Amino acid sequence: MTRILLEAEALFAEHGFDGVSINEVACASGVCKANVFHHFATKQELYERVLWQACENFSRSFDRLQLAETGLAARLTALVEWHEAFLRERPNGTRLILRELTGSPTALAQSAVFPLIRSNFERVVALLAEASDELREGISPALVAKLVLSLNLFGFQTEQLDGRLMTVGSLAARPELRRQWIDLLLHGIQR
Amino acid sequence: MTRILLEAEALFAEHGFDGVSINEVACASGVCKANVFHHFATKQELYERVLWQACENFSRSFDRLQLAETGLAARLTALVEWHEAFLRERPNGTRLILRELTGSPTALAQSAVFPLIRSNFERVVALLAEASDELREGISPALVAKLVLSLNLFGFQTEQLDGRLMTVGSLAARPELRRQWIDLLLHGIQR
DNA sequence: ATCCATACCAACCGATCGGTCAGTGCGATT
DNA sequence: AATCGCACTGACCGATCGGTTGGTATGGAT
Repeated sequence: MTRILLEAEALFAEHGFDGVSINEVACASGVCKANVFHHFATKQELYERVLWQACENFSRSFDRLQLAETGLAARLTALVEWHEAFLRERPNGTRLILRELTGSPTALAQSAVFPLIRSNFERVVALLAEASDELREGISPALVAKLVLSLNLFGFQTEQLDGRLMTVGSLAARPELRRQWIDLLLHGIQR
Repeated sequence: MTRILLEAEALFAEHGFDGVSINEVACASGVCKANVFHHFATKQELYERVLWQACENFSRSFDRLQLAETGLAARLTALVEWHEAFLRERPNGTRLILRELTGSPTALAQSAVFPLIRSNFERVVALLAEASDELREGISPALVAKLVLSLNLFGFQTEQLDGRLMTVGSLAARPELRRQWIDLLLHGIQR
């Protein structure tokens, strides 16, 4: 069953809900189709379980993010580095969530996993809020959290494209690029 | 035929390539299935035509962006406002491109529309490069272009989510939020 | 030894998929 | 008047879809 969930995550991440048949999931997991339906009543149920798992992984990994330093710059850098590492560690779950974001706009906001997403976002905001005295007037921790997560996620999403756009202007490679926008953000938000 | 392309764009944007059947496209366009295959040899060909059109729309709309003011702040603000307006004007094409970004990573980078995307990105970089003397050391126009497009696109993508996350921290509403990060970016990039 | 829940499977169901084909109606060309 | 190209259609094809059914293998509790 764990095997089925694992293979389903990879396949759904790659091809989307409609692009994957239960039979494909079954074959990839080394079982037959009927067996998948024994563990999950419908295709939709399997999909939601996979999605739920992906959200939980974010929360569990965030638990392991401990930071000794308390300054804004250190907090923000550590956050971005952790998030980046998480995205690389769980590319399938990440792409699954990104897929869901692109899907019908209201679907995710009203789905069962939304409270999890909301809770995850709250935790990130709280982490930045502890150094909010270093923020310029009018810059809220929530804004900074949104920008950081957005840039990292969208950067992950367009990674392949960036590789072929590097010759335009002088767009840096990914790790250097990240260092650049962290530096830029810090200049922009500190008082 | 224009009708078919239009309805196909809306349906593909909403449900993705695998989530739409040719029959659905045909019914939405008021013709029969075989007629769709008369105009487009395969489902894939129809999809690529729709995608191509979406990229061209970006270029055509960018043509209409004229800016009298030459300062960096004015350029960047005008660029963001134009891009935002474009996204709202062509939500289906936008979601189609975003979908493609989330799909198999290399597919878009190697597809026929990539040169168009590349050219569009180059034009945005060029627009910012004309005020590059106002940029801080180590900040390239390409970096700024990437950040601006990323934040606007990802903001569009997560618009529905933001609405339900506003109660977290003090995340502002969309227009105000945009003003905030434009201001933040300007603080971060100007010397 | 019996019982029972669970994991698993081959075969099957009606519906729908992408795509084909033979043919119809029609305006422009000759 | 005959012909041609083109938009268009209903009927059809084999394959595959999500899901069901009836049944087997297994292992632990009684």
